[in-house]
Amino acid sequence: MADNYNFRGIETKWQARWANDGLFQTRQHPGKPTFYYLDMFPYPSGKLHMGHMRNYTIGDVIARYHAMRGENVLHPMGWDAFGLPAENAAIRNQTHPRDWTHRCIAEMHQQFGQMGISYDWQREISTCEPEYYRWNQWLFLQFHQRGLAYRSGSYVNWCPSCSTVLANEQVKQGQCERCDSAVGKRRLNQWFLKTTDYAQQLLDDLQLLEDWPERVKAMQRKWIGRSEGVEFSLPVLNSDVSLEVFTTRIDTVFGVTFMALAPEHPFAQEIVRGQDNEAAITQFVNRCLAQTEIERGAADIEKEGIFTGRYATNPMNGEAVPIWVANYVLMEYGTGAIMAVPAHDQRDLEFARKYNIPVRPVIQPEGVALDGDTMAEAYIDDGLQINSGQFNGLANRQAQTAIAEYMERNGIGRRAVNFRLRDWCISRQRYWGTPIPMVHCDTCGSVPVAEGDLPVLLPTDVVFRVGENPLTTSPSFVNTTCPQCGGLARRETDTMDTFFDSSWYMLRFASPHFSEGPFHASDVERWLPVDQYVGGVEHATMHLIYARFFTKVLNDLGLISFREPFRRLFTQGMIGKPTYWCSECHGYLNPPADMEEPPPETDANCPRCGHSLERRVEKMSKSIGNLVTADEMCQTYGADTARAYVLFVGPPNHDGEWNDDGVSGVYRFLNRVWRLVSLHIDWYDRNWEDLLSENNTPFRDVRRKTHQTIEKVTSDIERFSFNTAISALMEFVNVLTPFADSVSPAADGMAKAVFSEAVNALVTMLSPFCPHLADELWEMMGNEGSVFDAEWVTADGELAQEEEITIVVQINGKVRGRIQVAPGLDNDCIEECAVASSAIQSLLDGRAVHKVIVVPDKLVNIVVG
RNA sequence: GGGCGAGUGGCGGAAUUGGCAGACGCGCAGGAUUUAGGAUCCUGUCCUUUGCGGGGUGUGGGUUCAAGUCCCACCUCGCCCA
Repeated sequence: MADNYNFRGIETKWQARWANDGLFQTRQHPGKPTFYYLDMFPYPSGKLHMGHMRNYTIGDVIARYHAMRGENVLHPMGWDAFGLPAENAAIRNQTHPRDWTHRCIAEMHQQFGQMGISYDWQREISTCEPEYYRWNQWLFLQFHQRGLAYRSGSYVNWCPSCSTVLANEQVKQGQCERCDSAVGKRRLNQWFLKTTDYAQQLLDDLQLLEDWPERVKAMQRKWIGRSEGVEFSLPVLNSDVSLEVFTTRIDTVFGVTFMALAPEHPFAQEIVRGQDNEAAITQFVNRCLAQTEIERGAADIEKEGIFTGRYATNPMNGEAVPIWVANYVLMEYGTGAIMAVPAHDQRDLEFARKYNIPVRPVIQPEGVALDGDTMAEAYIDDGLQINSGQFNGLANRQAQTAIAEYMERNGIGRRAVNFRLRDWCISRQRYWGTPIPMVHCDTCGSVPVAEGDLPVLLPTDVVFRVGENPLTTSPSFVNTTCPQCGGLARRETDTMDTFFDSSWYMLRFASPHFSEGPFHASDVERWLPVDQYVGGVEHATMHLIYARFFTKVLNDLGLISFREPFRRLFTQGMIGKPTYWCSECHGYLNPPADMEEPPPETDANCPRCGHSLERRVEKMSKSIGNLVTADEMCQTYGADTARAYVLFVGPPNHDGEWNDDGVSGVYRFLNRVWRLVSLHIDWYDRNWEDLLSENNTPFRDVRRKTHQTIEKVTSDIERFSFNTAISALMEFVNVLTPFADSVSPAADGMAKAVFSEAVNALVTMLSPFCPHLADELWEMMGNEGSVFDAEWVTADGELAQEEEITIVVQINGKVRGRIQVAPGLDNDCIEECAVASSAIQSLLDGRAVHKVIVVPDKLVNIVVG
C-alpha cells in the first residue's frame, strides 16, 4: 500500500476545508440561470450502503457539473423523518422516537460528509420538526376549507402488525409493503384527501412530462385507471333502495343473470334485514372481511357467495335479477356492486356455474352459436348482439353506443367515467407523524384548529405499547376545548401518512427557514419546478402522484404558478450484491464470512453440505448479509473510489451488480491518475494556454485525445452515462501515461504545455466524480481553492477532429480492406480510393460491380455479382 | 393472462442516427521488476483454423448493399397490473 495515494489524509483535509469555506452554500449570482437538483430525501435509518450512495453520487456529479458550468445550483438534502421504524424502535428500546431519529440523522449526515457530497446543509429540513410539520397542518386546513379533506367511515386496509391503516398503494399482493403481514379490513373513521377530484388532470398532464421515463408515466396511467362506461341503477324489489352499478360492457346488459355486492357494501346487510337468512349472510360477510386481500384479489380465488333472497330489476328488460353477496367483488372498484354477466365475464361465469345460476349469451361471433348451458369459458371478444331485444343483430361495439344512448334518453342510466384511483386515506393510528389539526366536539362535530393555534405539537407524555396508538395515552393531548363553542372536546389522535410530508418538501427547500408560511412565494418561483428529480422507481405511483396532486391543489389555491413539480425525472436502479443460496442448508452464504473464497460461477458447491449453490443478485440488505456500507468503503478505498465505482458499475437506470474486484480496478485507476500527475508535476506549467496559442502543434495526437475526451465526458454526463464517462477518462490516462514516460520535457518544451493542457482537463473532468483527489491535484498544480470554483473545460472541435480516418472497404458486406483518407472527403473520391487500393483491385478482378455504397467517414461497400 | 423493459466473451458492461461487434474495467495467461507479492509495469485474451479464411450479439424467420440495432413469431428473466 506504500505506493498508493493517501486517500484518507486527502479526503479528511478537503472535507474540512470545504465545510470551513462554505463551498456548497447555494449561490445566487445575479444573471445566472438556476438549476435545482433534487434527490428523493431519505428516511433516516442510520446506515447508508453503497446502493443508496449510487443515488446521491449521481446527484453530486450532476450538481457539481452544473455549478462548474456557472449555474446557480440548488442541491439540498433533508430527512423524511416521521414514520414507523422510529416508533417501533421506541417500543423496542424504550427511547423516544425523536431521540432515535436525531441519532440516525446525525449518523447519516456524517456519512454524506465523508462521501464528499456537495449538499447545502444550511437548507437541511427534517419533517419531524414542528417548524416543518406545522405547515403540514396549515396545508391540511387549506385542503379542509376547500372540501378537499374529509372524514369518512369506511372499510380500510388494516395491518395487524403495524397496527395502522394502509393506503391502497401500500398494500402489495394483499400484504403490508413494510412488514409483509397479511392485510385485513377494518371499519374506521378516517381522513381522506380528494385525489379523485384531480384524477383527470393527473392523467392529462402526464403528457406535459416529456422528460419523464415512459415507464413511470405508464404506471401512473394504469394506477389512475380511467375507464369509460355506463352507470345505472337497479331498483331493489319491494324496497325503495336502488343499487348503482358501473360497467364498461353495457352491450352485455341483456345477459345479466344476477347481481353481486361486495361484502363491505353498505346495502349488503341493510337489504337483508329481517330476511330469514339474515344471520347466515352476516356470518358470510364477516368471514369475507377477515379474508385477506391476497385471497380476495387473486384471479384464481375460490369464488364464494350467498344469495340475499332479494331481487333487483334490470331496467333494460324488466327482469328480476337475484342479488348475491360475493367475495370476488371489491368495494374499491366502481360502486362495489356489479351487474353479473356470466356469459361474457370469466369470474361471473365461474361463480354462476358454482351456484347454478343461468348463463345467457348476448353476443356471439358470426356463424357461431354459443350455448349458455355448456360454454366453458366466457366469451369476451366482439360479435353480434343476440337475446338483446331491439338491439339484436348490431355489432356489439355499435350496441354499446346505442344502448347507452337509449338509457340516457329514457333516464335509465348515463355514460360515465370511472377511475381506479381512490381518495387518499391519510389517517394513521400512530404517534410518530403530524397530528391532524382537528377537534371532535359533541355539539359542533369535527372542527378545524384555528391557524393561529398551529402547530398542534406531538405530546411527550405518551406510553409506547404494541398495538396501541400512543397519542390516545396522553390525556393532555386528547382533552381539549372546541375551537367553535369552547366546550369540552377530544382532539383527533390520527396522524398523517408520511407521504403527506413528502408531497411538498421540494417547495420547502426554496425557503427552508421561512416562518410565515410553508414557503416563500418568490423563492419558490425562482427555483421551481425542480429541474432534475432523481429517485427509485418504487415511488412511481405513490409519492410521485401525491406530489403532483399537491402541486395542482396549491396552484388552484393561488400559492404557486406551476402545475407540475418535477420537470425531469430519472429513476435509478438498485445495486445488488451476489449471494449464494443453499437449498439444503436452507440459508444464504456470504463470502467471506461463510466461505473461504467467493465462488466465481453459478455451479459452485456449498462448503457445508456440498450441494450446488444458487447465485442470486439481491438488493443489499442487512438480513441477507450482502451489505456494503459507505463506512467500510471509505475506510478501505476512500470516498473517491467508492463514488467512481458505483457509477462505473453500469448504466444508472439499470440495476447494478456489486463486485469487490471491480472496486479495486477503479482504485488502481485513481492511483494511476495520482502517479501520472504527482510524478510529473514539475512539468505542469500554468501558462500552457499562451504556449499553445501559437498553433504550433506537436504531439497533436495527445491534444486530439484531450479534446475528444472533453467532448465525450461532457456529453456523457449530460446523458447520465457516467460509466462511459469514466471509461473515457481511463482511456485518456492510458494515452497520457506512456506520453509522460516517453517524452523528455527538457528536449521539447512544448511537451510541457501539451501535458499541462491534458492534466488541467483531466483534473477538471475528474472533479465531479472524485472531488477530493481532484482538489488535491488541483492544489498541487498551483491553483488556489477548489476545482469546484473553476470553470468546466470546453473542447476545441477542430483539435478533436481526426486528421486521417480509416474507412472500411467491404465487398458484399465483408470487410476486405481499409483505406486512410482525410475526414469529410466527398463520396466520389472515397469510392475512387477504395477501388484503387491494391487489396481490393485483386479481389475485384474480373467481377462485375453492381453497386457501390459510400457512407462518408465510415465505409465503402462494393456489391459485386 | 395483459402491458413495459431486458437478453452481447469466463464476468460487469460498450457500440449515442441501420455502417469495422466486444470500448473501458474485472478475471485469466505469459513476461519485466522485486527479498517477497494479493504492489507496479508490459504483452496477450470472442470461438474456430498452422495459415488464408470461416463463424459469432437468447431461438427461428424477414426487410436491407449492410441488422446487436428495424419487422414478425417464439424462449428466458425482471418489473408493473390482473
